[in-house]
Amino acid sequence: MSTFGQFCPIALASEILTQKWMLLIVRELNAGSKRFNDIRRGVPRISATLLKQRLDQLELAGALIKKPMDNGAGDEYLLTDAGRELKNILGAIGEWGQRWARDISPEDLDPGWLVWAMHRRIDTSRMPKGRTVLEIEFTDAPKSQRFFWLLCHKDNVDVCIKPPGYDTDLTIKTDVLTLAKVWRGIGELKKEISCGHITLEGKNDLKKQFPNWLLLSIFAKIKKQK
Amino acid sequence: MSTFGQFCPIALASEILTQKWMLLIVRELNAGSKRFNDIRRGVPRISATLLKQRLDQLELAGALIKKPMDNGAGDEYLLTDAGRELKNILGAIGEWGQRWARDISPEDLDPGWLVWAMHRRIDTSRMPKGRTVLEIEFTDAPKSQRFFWLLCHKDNVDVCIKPPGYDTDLTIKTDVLTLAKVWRGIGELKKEISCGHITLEGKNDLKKQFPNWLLLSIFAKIKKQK
DNA sequence: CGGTATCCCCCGCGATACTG
DNA sequence: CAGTATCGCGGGGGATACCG
Repeated sequence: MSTFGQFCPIALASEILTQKWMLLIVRELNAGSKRFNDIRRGVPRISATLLKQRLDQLELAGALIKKPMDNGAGDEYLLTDAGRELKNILGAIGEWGQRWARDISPEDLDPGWLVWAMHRRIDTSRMPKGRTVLEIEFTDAPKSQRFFWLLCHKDNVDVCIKPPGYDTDLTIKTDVLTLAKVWRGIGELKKEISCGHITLEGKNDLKKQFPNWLLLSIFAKIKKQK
Repeated sequence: MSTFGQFCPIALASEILTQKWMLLIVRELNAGSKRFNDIRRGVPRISATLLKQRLDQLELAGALIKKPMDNGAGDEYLLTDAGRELKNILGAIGEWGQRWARDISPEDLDPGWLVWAMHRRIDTSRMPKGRTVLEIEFTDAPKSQRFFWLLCHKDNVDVCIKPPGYDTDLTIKTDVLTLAKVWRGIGELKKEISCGHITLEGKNDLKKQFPNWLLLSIFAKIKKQK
């Protein structure tokens, strides 16, 4: 990337961090993704070529290390101390974005991304023992992005884009924007349920506990300004 | 700028903040610059065209407002609440850069920028009463970037690139890298003076007090890692 | 799954010149 | 001083196809 002709630490850090997609990749890594395609699910619009480039740049900058998988299938990408400390920057930017960034526009509404984000923020300890299958239907999404399933088992949550082969325990039906706003903390979950923008079908205890085990975005509690 | 197809607050903030030069402009504004050419002195390698564009984008994003000068000479650029809150991001990035960014390279060594940075970080209250004229000579810089003067009067410090017409009270003579490292907190001022990489000529009390009124970068106390 | 390799387009940006 | 106008290029990155 371009340089700025300054030895200011902000300028030097900017060389790496302000490249396109970089902060979102770092966000995924800090959220726990280690595999190439896991990162891609959190940054779906990036091309494979560019993602690889960015990961190499992060390695060169000392923020992560590649570790070959035992089975030979690609690498594992692990943050270094330097990479983990980027969390402070993500926190500051996320907080500012939550308070001051522009409103959500239709082009931002990627249903798959929303589900991927949600799958990291489910408190499985508040769910019934055993497996729980959640089905999410986005009423305003095109067929290919309309249905998703979350398979919750122990403290693990998997995302499926096809019926997982188990019966659904709870179905969540909503348009994308409503759930997006709730996720961001701009909307209110209980209100959207009671006014029918989000409908729940399934086991009664799951329905009742839903607002308790869906944890929302880590920035949701920060109030949007203006 | 490009969008990312996500409504994540980090993604939305990135649209504005990761554009080229943007963070450095915000740094200048947060450091106190209000006029077009003051900002340019802190970001000397940006073109006027692009700087104007960036300022307009910041205004559109709600981070600053333009206020026409009374005398009609251009605008004053004033940060809004949103713009001032960007300081948190600058702090996090600067801290990370100080700890983990690459080493200083020769292309980063802009003498004029260094002097501009220094002029904001001089504790005039620890200087003698009345005017104090500092002359800085960069022994390894080309003629046009070799000499600078700092005019200190009351709590005001001005940068001159020509002899200001007053006698010099203290001359600081050094190569750029040495002073850059001291500024960043990577080198140590007193050590560089005692070993002759930085030489001082002038009034004795000014020489003695020099390390006390030169405040260094706000990140200087953060130790570089690795 | 985890990447490479190529092609090609567009537009971001630098450089320069000009203006009120 | 504080910009505006114009031009031209370089390469960043999107799209697509392919591979071990």
